[in-house]
Amino acid sequence: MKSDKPNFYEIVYQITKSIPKGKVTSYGRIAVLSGNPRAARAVGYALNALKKDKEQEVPWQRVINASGAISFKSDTSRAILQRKLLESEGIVFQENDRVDWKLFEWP
DNA sequence: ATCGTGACGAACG
DNA sequence: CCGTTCGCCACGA
Repeated sequence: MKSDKPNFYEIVYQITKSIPKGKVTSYGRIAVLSGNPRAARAVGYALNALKKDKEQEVPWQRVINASGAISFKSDTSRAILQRKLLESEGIVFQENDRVDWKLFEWP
């Protein structure tokens, strides 16, 4: 019998779901919590793999990069949506379009 | 097993 | 501050 060891993706989703409303975290942060401190890129890869039906249960918008900014290089519409969702949750973006970690960082 | 890819991150200039 | 470069990791072909 094989142990049901959860995939990296699943772990990432689980952690993302545990982010409380009104808070945000970074890819690197999730990487650390998942047990792979250097797998920040893989975290982004995992969230990108979210299907439309899945993104309703996983608050992907609460994950931003270490600079406190929305990371999308392309797919601008997605970035705008993310910012809108976060602002509706109470997250405040500063003049430089970044979030103040001291106020909203999780954990 | 090897290669290419990507919603990252830290270091440089 | 900004853009570039390099290193890391997981996944699919």
